Amino acid sequence: MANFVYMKKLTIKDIAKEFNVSISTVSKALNDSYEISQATKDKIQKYAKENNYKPNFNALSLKNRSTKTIGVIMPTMLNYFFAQVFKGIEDAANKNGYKVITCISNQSHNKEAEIIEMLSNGSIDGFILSMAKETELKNDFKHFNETIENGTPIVMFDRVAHSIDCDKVIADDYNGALNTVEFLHKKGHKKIAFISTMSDLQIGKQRFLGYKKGLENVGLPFNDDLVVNILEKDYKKYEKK
Amino acid sequence: MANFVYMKKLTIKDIAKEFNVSISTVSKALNDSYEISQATKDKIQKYAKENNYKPNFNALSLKNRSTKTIGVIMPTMLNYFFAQVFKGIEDAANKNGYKVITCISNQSHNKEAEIIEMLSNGSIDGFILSMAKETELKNDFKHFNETIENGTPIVMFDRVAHSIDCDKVIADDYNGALNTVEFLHKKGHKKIAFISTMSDLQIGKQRFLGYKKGLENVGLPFNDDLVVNILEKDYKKYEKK
DNA sequence: CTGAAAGCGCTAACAG
DNA sequence: CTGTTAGCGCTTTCAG
Repeated sequence: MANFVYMKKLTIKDIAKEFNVSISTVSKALNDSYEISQATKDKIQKYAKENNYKPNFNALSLKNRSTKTIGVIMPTMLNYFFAQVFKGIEDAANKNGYKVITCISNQSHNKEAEIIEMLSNGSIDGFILSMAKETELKNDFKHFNETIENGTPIVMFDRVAHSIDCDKVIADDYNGALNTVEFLHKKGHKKIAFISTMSDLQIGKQRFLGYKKGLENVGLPFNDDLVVNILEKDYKKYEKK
Repeated sequence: MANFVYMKKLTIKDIAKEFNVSISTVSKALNDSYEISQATKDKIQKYAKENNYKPNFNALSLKNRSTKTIGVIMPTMLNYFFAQVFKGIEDAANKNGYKVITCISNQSHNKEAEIIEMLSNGSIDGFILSMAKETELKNDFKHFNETIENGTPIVMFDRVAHSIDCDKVIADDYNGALNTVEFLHKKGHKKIAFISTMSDLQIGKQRFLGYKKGLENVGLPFNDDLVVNILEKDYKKYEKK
């Protein structure tokens, strides 16, 4: 194991001592305040840069009552869709000066609630999340409501709880499936199957309905043998490790 | 858009006011100090629980000089290996009371340096990271050294910089490939190919050497036609979006 | 058993 | 142009 000595990071106070000025002068100088002379600003900024000064994140968050970080809760990451969404969130967040704290619910309602609990202490400014499978199946959204009531905003995506009053970003699962069927039919296909790993979730149901409607629209018969639903237990087996 | 009013969270001060005691009494009561009478502790703890009090994360971090959060930098998440590692880290971190701030370098040296810069302000207690491809190719590890010198520990995994003095967790790429060849040969296979998307990285080179040594060990001829290296530019094409 | 005060690092009135 | 002070939420001596 490599060794680590606790190394105190440079603070505004240290800089103040260095130049025999007050800490507020340093603070203002670093923030380029008009109140400070150019000479003072120059030397202080130079010193700060050279010595790798960085304003302490926790002090700022405490003062500003804002952490500039977003809590992201994913049902899983072992799935291309969610990994892509994550990449998108992380990227957009960074571009806007936000960090991202990410947790995986692993489809568990309990874990999801725990995560929310853990982060609802001023660690983050708000949540972006997609519900755990179990949460949707149980229809238990208490933790979401409490969080929102306690002043932490939530944005849901993909697997959303429509009954919760918050912003949501969703795909048009119904028309997506419907259009796909029509597209395949136009390409000349006659036997179009429906395979799903989430027929128990709302998004799965919507896709199935869209699939059926699509068949109907193009005049193809619905055939039960062409519908494959991977069951919950098999799915779980797959999800684990 | 849903609306959000800024809602002040319950603080120790509010509780103190509620019971006409000092904030230090509340603090001690909540921490179950022996200095406080059972009666006082009971009523304060009850009130805190009922009103969903949570100690402010930033105040604690500031006071303790420790954030209980780890910065994780991944080259990509669109890759089963890294997604799995991430899951493992996140899980272990949570179990030990740590949060995880995750950023994606997207194989870019610049982005990697930026991320480190952004998080080296007291946001995290240390890093767990796997180098960006570009970083390894450039052999430019300044940012790692600076970070460690400034007192933020780094643990590297998989794609590590051996010259950096820090803890590392790596796979035995050389023997992994070697054993695989021997295993396949034992199974009766004669034409064993080597396909790699990272022949330019150390781990890729080690695997290749192991592959060759394995062939030698079992007495199979090395055949250049059985070696496929997906080139950097093709790889990049694949990595993007 | 309870409270006052200092301090973590920083900002922002307000004085001078 | 620079400094003093209070305060963000919390813990921790030190007094009482």
